[in-house]
Parts: sequence; structure tokens; C-alpha cells
Amino acid sequence: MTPSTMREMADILRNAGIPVTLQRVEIARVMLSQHTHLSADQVLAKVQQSVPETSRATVYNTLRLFREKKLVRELIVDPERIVFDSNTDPHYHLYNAEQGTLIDVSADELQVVGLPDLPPGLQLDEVDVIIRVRDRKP
Amino acid sequence: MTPSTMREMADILRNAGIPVTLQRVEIARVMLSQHTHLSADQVLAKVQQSVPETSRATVYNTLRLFREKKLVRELIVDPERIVFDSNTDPHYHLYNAEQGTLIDVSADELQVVGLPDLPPGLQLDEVDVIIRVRDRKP
DNA sequence: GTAATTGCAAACTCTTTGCAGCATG
DNA sequence: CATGCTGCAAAGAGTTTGCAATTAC
Repeated sequence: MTPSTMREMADILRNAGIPVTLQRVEIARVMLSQHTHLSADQVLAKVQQSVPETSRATVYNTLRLFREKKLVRELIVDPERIVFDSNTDPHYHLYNAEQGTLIDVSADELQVVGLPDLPPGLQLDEVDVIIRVRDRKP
Repeated sequence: MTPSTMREMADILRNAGIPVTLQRVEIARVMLSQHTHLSADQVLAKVQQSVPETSRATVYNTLRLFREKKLVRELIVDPERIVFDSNTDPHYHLYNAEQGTLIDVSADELQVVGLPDLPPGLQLDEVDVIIRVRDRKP
């Protein structure tokens, strides 16, 4: 990690009100230095490449913390695992279950029209759109 | 189960090419006699009210079979459990995670516009829309 | 010194699987 | 008789939790 990345990640954490630790900076580097879609185990594997003294529990704890602070979103697209998305702008997803690939679709291209009125006492949280595709079988 | 329901469920199974058994008729009654959203465990609990000699494995096997035969859809809305939906018409969902309630939104009311062109070699499987709501906190 | 953070291992939940017995055609 | 369906129990995967040791303020 370059010094500037280190500093950038630490700043993101502080701005979010998260006390800075080595493991959190490292998890931030993996998740937040570019847009990605990663499962908790994928994050663990990447973090352990640079900081082997990182436990699975810390990764789960930290990802939950990041989610609460809105640094990442949880995507529920596959029953096997939760995917964490570091793109927090409004957007949708194209998912290929066979390959496990997940691609962002900007909210500029794709829109949802005709959202129903919500029953009173409810407020909109978010709208997920998942375009599920598969390999064309000839 | 009235005799007519019994017969109706057996017909649905036969039409789908599924050999008729007591457990399958019972699971069909729970899932298919009206539109519902149920987890495997909820189906198990309901089926066991009338046919206690029904195992968890059979419920999972049968729900998978129903899915392959397009009698039900699998909904991935909550990381805790898979929900099976007996409404196989095109439609979307409004989900309240706190209450666990899931409501159908017809494809007549709500539409997705601007679906991206798919990369060659891919075909569209389905488009899921989940409107996530929560209780309004005053 | 008090509180927060971490690692380890165990626990937990949902789902799948292996296998023996039973039923079915 | 051969196939396939069922129940039971165990296995498996992902996630959470309890707790003691360490670190930080």
C-alpha cells in the first residue's frame, strides 16, 4: 500500500467516524480503493495477503461496521454468500450465477417506473434490480 | 384437504410430469393452492400439521423439483433463507425485512426501462426487482 | 485504568447429501 | 424386480458469538 493510499483510507475511516486500526485500513484498501463486489471470504483472502494476522471474525465485524456507516452495501443476489459492494451510488446489477460475475448498471441507463405508493407507516429503503443472465446454450 | 383440492393438486403434479405422492400433494397444497411466499421451514411446519411423517429432506427435495418444473420461483431477498414464491407470473416484490413481509407488485404497475444490451453469448434469465421498505421511525 | 479491538474456536442456521428401508409400477 | 421416494442423521458452508488477550486512549 502506498503511503498516499494508507492516508486516504485512514481519512475515509475517520470521516465515517470509525476508529482507525491496521486491519480496518487494510480491509478498506481491499474494498474501498476501487469499486468491487467481494464476499467476506474473498476480502479475508485478499487482506491476509498483506496482513496475515487478520481473522475471519474481524473481517465480518469490519464489513458490518462499514455497512452501518454506509461505506459499502450488502447485495443479496446469491443464496450462497453475501456480496459487499463498494459502489454506494444508486445503481443496479447484472448477475451471471454460473460465472459468479456481477456487473454494475448505472441508474442513468436503467430506470424503474411505477413504484407503488407505500402503505402508511412505511418508508422506502432502497430498490434493488438484479438482471439475471446465463450463458447461451446453443 | 377437500377431495377436490386433492384432485386439483394431483393434476398439477401430473401435468408438470411429477409422479404423485402423498408428501408432494401435501406440499403442493401448501404452496400452490394460493399465491404465497414461504421458506422451506415454513412449508415443513405447515405440511407436518396434516402429514407429520414428512421430513425436512423431502420438503427441500420437493421444492427443488417444483422449481425445476417451474411450479414455484426461488426468491433471494434475505440472506437468512430462501423464499419460494408460487406466483409464477412476471411480477416484482416489496419487502419489509423487519416484519418479514413480502408483497407482490404486478408487472403492470411497475416496469423496468432501459435494460442494457447483453454481451454476446449471454441470454436474459429474469429481472428481479425488490422494493425494500422499513417501518417509519418517528 | 477503562473501553475497544482482535483472534480463536465453537456455535448456529440453512441447506444438501449418503444411505438404508419402503413403496410403486 | 427395478426404480425411485422417503426419513434420518450427519455433513457442509457461511455467518455469528463468547471470551480471553492485547491494544489504545
